[in-house]
Amino acid sequence: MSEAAAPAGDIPPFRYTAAMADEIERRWQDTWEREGTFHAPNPTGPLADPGHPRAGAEKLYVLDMFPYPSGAGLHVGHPLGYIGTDCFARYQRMAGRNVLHAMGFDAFGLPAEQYAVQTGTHPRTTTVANIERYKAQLRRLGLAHDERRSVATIDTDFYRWTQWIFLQVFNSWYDADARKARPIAELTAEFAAGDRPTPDGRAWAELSPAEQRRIVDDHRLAYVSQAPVNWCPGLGTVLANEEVTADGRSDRGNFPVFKRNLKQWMMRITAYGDRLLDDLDTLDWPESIKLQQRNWIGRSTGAHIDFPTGTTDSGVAGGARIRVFTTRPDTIFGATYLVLAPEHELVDALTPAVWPAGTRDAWTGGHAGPREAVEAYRKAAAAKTDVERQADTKEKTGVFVGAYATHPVTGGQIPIFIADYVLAGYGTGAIMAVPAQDERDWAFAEVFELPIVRTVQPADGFDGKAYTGDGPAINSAAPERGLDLDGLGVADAKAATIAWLEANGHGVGAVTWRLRDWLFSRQRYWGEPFPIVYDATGAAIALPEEMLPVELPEVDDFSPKTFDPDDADSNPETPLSRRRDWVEVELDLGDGPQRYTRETNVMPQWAGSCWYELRYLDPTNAAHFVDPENEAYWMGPRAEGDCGGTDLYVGGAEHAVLHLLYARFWHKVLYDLGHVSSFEPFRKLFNQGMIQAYAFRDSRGTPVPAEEVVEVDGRWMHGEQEVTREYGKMGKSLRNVVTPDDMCAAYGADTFRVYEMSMGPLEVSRPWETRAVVGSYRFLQRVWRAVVDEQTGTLRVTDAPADTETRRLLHRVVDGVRTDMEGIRFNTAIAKLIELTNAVTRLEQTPREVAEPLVLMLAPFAPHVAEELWRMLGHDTSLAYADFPTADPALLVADTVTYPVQVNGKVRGRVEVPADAPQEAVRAAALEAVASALAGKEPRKVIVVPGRLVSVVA
RNA sequence: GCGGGAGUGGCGGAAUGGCAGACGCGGUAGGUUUAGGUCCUAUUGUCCGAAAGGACGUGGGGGUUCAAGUCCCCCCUCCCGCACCA
Repeated sequence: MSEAAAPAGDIPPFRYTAAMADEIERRWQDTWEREGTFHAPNPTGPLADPGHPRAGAEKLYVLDMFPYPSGAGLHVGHPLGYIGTDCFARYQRMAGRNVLHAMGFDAFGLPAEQYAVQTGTHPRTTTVANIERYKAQLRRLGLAHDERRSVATIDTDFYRWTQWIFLQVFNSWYDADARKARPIAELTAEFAAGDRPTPDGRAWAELSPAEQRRIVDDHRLAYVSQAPVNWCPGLGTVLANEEVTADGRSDRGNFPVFKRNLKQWMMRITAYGDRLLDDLDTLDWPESIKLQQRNWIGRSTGAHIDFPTGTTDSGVAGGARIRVFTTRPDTIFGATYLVLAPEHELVDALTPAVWPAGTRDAWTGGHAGPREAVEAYRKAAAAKTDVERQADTKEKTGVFVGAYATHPVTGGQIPIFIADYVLAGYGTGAIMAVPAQDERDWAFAEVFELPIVRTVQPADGFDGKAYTGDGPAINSAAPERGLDLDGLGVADAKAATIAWLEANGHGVGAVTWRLRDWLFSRQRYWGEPFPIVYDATGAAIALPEEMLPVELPEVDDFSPKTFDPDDADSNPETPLSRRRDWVEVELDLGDGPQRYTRETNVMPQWAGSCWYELRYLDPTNAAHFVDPENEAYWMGPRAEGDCGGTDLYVGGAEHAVLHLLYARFWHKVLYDLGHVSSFEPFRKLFNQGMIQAYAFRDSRGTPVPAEEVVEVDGRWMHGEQEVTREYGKMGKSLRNVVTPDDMCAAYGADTFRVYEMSMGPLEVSRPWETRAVVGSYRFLQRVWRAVVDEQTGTLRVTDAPADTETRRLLHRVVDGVRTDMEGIRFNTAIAKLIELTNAVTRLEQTPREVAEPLVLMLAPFAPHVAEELWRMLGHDTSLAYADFPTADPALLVADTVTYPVQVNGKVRGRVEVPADAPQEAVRAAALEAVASALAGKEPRKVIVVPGRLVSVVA
């Protein structure tokens, strides 16, 4: 790849080479920085600039998912999205909009910390160095960012506001009636005024301060809970549900994760389940991402139904009630047994000492008594890993607990089972089984010979087992009990059943969620400290705003305590707890100096990315995290009911339920509290594709450097050795990494940018092919040559008007490129520019009326060479704010049209007619053109598609 | 299993139901050059044909239509997500 860079002796002195590109690019990057070319004016504050050419113009906020500055640096896949947003932003700026585009760094978190641990240096040292390296790499690409707005989550100026937002969350509660968060002080006031009953009904004033605090704390959106959490000894920290894969391992590092009952900080994201789900409809996001969020949130609407139980020696006086959750209350007449999760809390109480009379052998699991059977089943279920459980989904297992429940409508006795196909963590951990309308229940009923009663009439021709479709209810009448569903459709039957349950005290309509509260604390060092201290009673107390930021202290040993990855019984230990002098602190929080203990957990890596897009808007504001006027301008709703948010957000699809869900949650809290005017952070989301690469292995399976492999007669050769080819991510270990630095050295940043944008639609993943980059290089050389004489360096541009054909082509291209740019179809936009360039290349001299628009249209993709040519064309200011060319509609319609003429669907001739020729004339000319193909036959039908073609049916 | 997306030349990819393969890579031929490379020109879906031209072609099979890569039905393959969520 170095041959393109090495100037051979006979290369013309003014040819566009990699060396020249390098000189041009660095010079323009310096110019842009010196002149602050890409500074976007704010409406107010230090970044306001009323004299700016775009001050007060229609705004556009373009955002990239900001990077983790990893130690490995960038490969050619990383900047794909950044180049895409840059091309879009540059186009929109030229099209007249005030464009905000900035780049920051997500620098707290595990990877940065792990890299630091590996290299034995402080995470801040390595992270800052990595950020500098990223910045240099990105600068080399000529990205038009407003560098004044760059932030890093590790800056105290930044994380002081992350902590401030945490305090907003902590000091809020969710008012379910108002469907919004409100300040916690308003809750306390309602309790004190008696407007809101306390949990046990006593007057607020009668409660001790500790009791009052407990009640208030139970309402906070950020709270401490003692609950089963995901403990990952291999990482030495707990993890959120979103960070644990389906097979029970850590998303990062792939370590085993165990359920441990630990005290941890949680965020009450479940309070926002409805809005997080419903507001997806307002977003312009890829359907697949919306679907992933819908699935993750997992709202199920149905009912809780109570089934009374009475066992002889269960110890439950008068019998307990088993509360089940179902989405199909309409099928209650088909409920022929109950199933509890093996871990369900009532199982022990329900299980008698001996099998009741008439217990079938199949139900006992071969055990002499129900207690042995239950214990054996639980043991077997607990021993199974999640993976094994999933593998066993076909064969249903379970055991009868030896007790019966009373059907709330029919009064019949139905057996109670435990089975691992019912999950303890979902709904109530208990179901009513309706085999006729549920495939899982049907499968279980087959194994255990349980009755199956159809209560929905299957559609005609249905020959399956369980029927889950819609249809009229059957076998569903108990007039003596006041419930008759027969004939009702599913929806009506559900409503009728819920009404009956509620009226008769047997249940209540209910909604359950798959979404759990967000586990927010991590036992790591490299994160934002909590602005929380504990008093002598152990109560968590928010530090006042003026004590922010709580700076991350230095520690001798920043590495987390990690454990044997399989040691489920290990206990987390926070690195910050080692700094006792930091942990123990004397503060005056209003009632005199007192001793407090600091929270030693840190926030998860997601905290900073939950709101960084807001800080770009007003990065220097010391009084607010963002000035409301600036937020309203850049992100506010455009119309009544509009969600607001960034106008374009580009990033990978892998954050579907992590960052994108958490950020929406925080944004909604800030919205409820009146700090922002938009109720969604990202209006339009675009997932860029992944650039992958081929890797090659020799006969021993060892990867060989991909750049040294050549194709010979369809075989892949590394020297004399044949190697095998595979396709996947770029990585050091596969020896197939290509970096932007390589490409900039060999061809220049502009060529690299054009290549990445032209290789396919931005959203599509594609293989990297270094040898194809030369095509973009040649393209830029042809543009250069169209403007500059390679031998003399003088202009080849003429002021004489272009010929009509060239002028029409220009305007067609202008029109097409504008449409493509608006639609983020850069590959086809570049193809059109190449066509135009190839057309002018053939001309003796390039008309200025073509050269100038060509250079302007090229500018979003190849900004440096475009600026250089623009200057050579006689302009003394940057083209960043030049008007993007506009097509003359009159030149888009041709004088004449050439119609292909089809006979029976095949093109048999062509006819050129005036564009305004009447259809009759087109028809006549067409028939004449294909007269020989018709061989004198009279056409049965002639279809003239204006401007398109003529179709003759013979 | 369920849901989503996608199958077009040797490769990446273009095509409001209207001439399939824009544009680029690669290949072939020629020009420039001492040579190679660069650069330029032409050509490049497959098959038949000397050519003119013709036939066939968008994963497979049916259908709608004057006309289907595009719309409808069935099937196959690949990728992604979820995975007993009641």
